[in-house]
Amino acid sequence: MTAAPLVAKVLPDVTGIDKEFDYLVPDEMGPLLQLGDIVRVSLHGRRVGGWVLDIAEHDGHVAIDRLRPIAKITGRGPQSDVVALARWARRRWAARGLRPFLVAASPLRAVTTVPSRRPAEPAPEPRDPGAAELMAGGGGVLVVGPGADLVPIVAAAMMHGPTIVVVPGVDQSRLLAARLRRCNVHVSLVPDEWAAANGGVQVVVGTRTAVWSPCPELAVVIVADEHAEALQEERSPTWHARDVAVERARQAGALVVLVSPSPTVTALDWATGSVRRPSVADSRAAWPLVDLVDRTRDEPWKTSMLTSPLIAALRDQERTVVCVHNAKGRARIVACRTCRALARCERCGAAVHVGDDRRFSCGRCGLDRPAVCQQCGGTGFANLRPGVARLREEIAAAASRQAVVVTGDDDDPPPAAGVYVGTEAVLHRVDRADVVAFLDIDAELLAPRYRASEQAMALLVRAARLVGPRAGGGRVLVQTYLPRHEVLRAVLLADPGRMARVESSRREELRLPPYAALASVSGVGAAEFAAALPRELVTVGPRPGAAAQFLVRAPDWEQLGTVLITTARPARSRLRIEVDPPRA
DNA sequence: CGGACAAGCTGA
DNA sequence: CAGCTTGTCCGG
Repeated sequence: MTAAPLVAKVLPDVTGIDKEFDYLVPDEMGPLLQLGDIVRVSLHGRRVGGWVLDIAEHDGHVAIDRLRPIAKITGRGPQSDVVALARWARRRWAARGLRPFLVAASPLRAVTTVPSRRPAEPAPEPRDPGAAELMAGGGGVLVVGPGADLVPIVAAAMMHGPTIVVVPGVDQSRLLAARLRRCNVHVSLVPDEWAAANGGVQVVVGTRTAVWSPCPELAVVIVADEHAEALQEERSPTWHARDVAVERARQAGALVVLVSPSPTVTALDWATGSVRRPSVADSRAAWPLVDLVDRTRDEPWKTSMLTSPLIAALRDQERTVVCVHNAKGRARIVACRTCRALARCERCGAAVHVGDDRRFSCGRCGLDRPAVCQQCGGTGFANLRPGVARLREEIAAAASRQAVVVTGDDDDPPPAAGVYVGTEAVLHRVDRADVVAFLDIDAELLAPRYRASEQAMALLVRAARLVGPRAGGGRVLVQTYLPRHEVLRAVLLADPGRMARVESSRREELRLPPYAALASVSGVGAAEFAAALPRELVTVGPRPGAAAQFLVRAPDWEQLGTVLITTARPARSRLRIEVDPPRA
């Protein structure tokens, strides 16, 4: 008797198609084809790639003579555990298909041979005792100093079995992989070494996509710098590696360790008591000294961004100073010197910026025009909110030395200098400094985003890393009109928990994540879509200041995901749905 | 997504 | 009513 022919369910790797199609598995392919494999099939007359999500005997769902054969096995793809995780993530972030998650879970190039597993090497010493204790208790949040070393934490995790380590940056992942390799650990740096990870290694290291990496017998997932924004995908679906890690570990029966000098409210809420913190003394020693410059004591007529403590730091020629100010170009807001009118965009009404070329450009609609007043034709303007290009001149003069501008637009690493002036990108592009000065931290603390406090804290953590602990002379200078703000109190006292407590009760009171589920809906048809959402479950409103963006809130992620996926999209709409919106 | 096909619009 | 655009449906 002959066995029924094998049929594979294939999800095409084509945007806009969220449907699995049946294909015949040719007899000779049968023994080679694996679940999750990346294949090529013909769909509607064209050759497309796709993932094999199921292999079963033909069940007559589609008549056998209508089935086309799989054309080719391209190589290995995500295993069933990760495919199950992708199905969960589709609901969690209200995505229309599995595709974006399966792309993250797939190798960059075809993998046809998978290296076999080698015998495990012993975990290197030392092993972080705090991490070990946390894992013995089932995992949780590990609060560390800003400059803490990950290697002993990974070493403690390896004792439990294969470990995935997610870090926010590519450079960090390379460095960590190299350091572990020097300790003889079998490491796979993904996505480049996806094949080795698929075969089985002791530690998989990578950026946020590493949370989707294969890892046979996964025992621990470590998310390093859990507070970092880079752990969240910026395009929709806006999945977050922390949340994927927690769910993956739950499904796999593995442990999670979320590591950060200042864990998010979301992480602390998840850990519910399973949080390990350093002693007060250790925390103080690990953080730099913080100079709070209270600008409410400034002379009221003072308009310069440079306070005397900052000027004193700049004048110390021995010290490298990094000045942070989140405004590019020469000016973000200017007013006509003749008629005092604010310079605005004639097309959309937003305040215009002045770039290095001294022309006006609109940050909202992109319109570019010469610097001439719309009201009176005047050409002289007062700079009400300077950008880094203008500040560089003022700072170089005050410091009596060269200063270089560093923004995220530059491709090359900045030249060596004694003074750097930049947007927050400077914190990622300079790797050591004696002083980091925030010229206007209030712009971050008061930013109209619900995560503003955590995002400001992330900048301060980054600064703390650049200058090192207080014993080495590290200093962070912060100019503010809000000297009692909980974020600033927290860094001043080297006690990030102070920020978390205030932030947590504020979020609970305002029903913001993690105490509710939030999404933003924008794009063509957003208003019609928002109007169609059930009123009793979801509170909807246009976000102030951001036309055509609607905020959607539900009691939890299940309900939010369900309502966003099941509500019909208006015809011809092009919606952008961001669950846990990073910019709202 | 991209091709097929059907329903609506325009010009003679 | 051919020839074209625009919208909807479907693919194994």
